[in-house]
Amino acid sequence: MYDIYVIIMTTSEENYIKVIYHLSLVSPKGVNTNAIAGMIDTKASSVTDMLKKLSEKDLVSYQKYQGVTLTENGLLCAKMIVRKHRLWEVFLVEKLNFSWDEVHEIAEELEHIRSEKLVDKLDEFLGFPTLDPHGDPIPNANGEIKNIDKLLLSDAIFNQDYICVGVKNSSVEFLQYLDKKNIFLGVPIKVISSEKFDHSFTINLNSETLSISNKIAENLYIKLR
Amino acid sequence: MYDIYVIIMTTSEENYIKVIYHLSLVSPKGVNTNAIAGMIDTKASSVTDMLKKLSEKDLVSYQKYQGVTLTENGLLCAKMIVRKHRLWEVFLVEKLNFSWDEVHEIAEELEHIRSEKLVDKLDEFLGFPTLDPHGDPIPNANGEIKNIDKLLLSDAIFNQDYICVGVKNSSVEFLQYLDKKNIFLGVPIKVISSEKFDHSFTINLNSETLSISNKIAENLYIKLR
DNA sequence: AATAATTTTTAGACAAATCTAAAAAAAAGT
DNA sequence: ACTTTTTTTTAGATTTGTCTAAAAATTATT
Repeated sequence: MYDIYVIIMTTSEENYIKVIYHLSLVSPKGVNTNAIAGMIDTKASSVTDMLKKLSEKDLVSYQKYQGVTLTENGLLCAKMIVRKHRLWEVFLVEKLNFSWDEVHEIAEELEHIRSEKLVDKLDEFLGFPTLDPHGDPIPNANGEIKNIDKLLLSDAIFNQDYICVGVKNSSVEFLQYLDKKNIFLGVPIKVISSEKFDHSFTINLNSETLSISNKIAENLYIKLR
Repeated sequence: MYDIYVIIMTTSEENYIKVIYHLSLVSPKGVNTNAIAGMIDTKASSVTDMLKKLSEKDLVSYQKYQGVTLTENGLLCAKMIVRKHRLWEVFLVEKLNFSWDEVHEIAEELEHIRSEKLVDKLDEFLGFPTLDPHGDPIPNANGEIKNIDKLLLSDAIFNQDYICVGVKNSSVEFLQYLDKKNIFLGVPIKVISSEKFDHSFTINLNSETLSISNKIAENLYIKLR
């Protein structure tokens, strides 16, 4: 029932597949070698080497100089890695009481643990969560993802009632900034106004008024309440 | 507070240190190259190479042809790996409902996850267990191990009241045999007799009579009730 | 104690994943 | 359309952990 048709991948291969997946959400027509190198902290030449290898394993379709896309196999692998990453993040926050800025790094390691049965049992143990601690959707065992309607705070309509539902950037620095400002998932937000000069915003957070920079606004997801 | 003085080790180095630890419990005066090779499923020449590397990192003391022992550093590292392995096994059995024959292989991967904070939080989440699902002791955060008084069933005194407290061998085959015969940790055992010819034993298990081979008896730990 | 057998080490090679530096292709600018 | 710049690929080297085969050291046997 388990672990029969699993393609054996190295940790390094999995990291490439995962990064290509995330980048192809933004550039679905093909991901650049340099973009991958930037995300993995490696050189473009190393990326080229790995793309050839992944292509031979039918995980990506790759033509020299033309960028890369995931194959059906590659896409499923990517989703399984993302699934594991996000389920472990839920575990770390919900069960072990880690804060949301501490879990990404640990999940980067846990996502490579191979047992499919482990993932599914973890999923069950956590009550089949659909969102991770940063508001990102968790693929189910078939790789299906339930996307919720969300928009960036920078695209909000003034004086509408929203709630915060996610972060686009999960860096420790950003998450700790949000903690400091008392911004967390589920908090009610209303955008009052924006500055023409620097595109900063004045918002109501739980009825308290707060000023946030454009960069913050472009990394916070909200949805209508 | 965390992860400051941690020696960075590769997964491969950790596996060697762990194996040397387990072997030195049996041969404390020095572990043979071949014995290590046998446990890791590698060649003696590879072991020699790794021993030099571990020696340079002051994790083992190694002199050509003389076998190897763990240094103080190496011993602590080994205990931390064993601690992680056994805590994850408890997690898998207690929280995710794995059976005791399924957890070793998965824990072999989980034991290499690097965060010290994760281990300590996991320990707390599990209620600071002292024994793993096979009855083996779990080192605490300082590496201290509480050994319980136990003996092999093959060394039992006839007609004494014992309970089963552990297994010497954690292979899937052995554990599944025990399941089949309804032998589990905590079950009451009384040894009735043994055969001169093959050193097999007749035992009372929860008042049912059962015959077990010498090999089984030499891999089951019991203690006085 | 000398020889045989076993164990361990050395020497040299290889695969995976990376790097640097140079070449080739594509994209951008004039 | 032709340069220039940027991106990508190739070629060759490096590191880690492994291997095989041969040499050296140790242990066992007669």
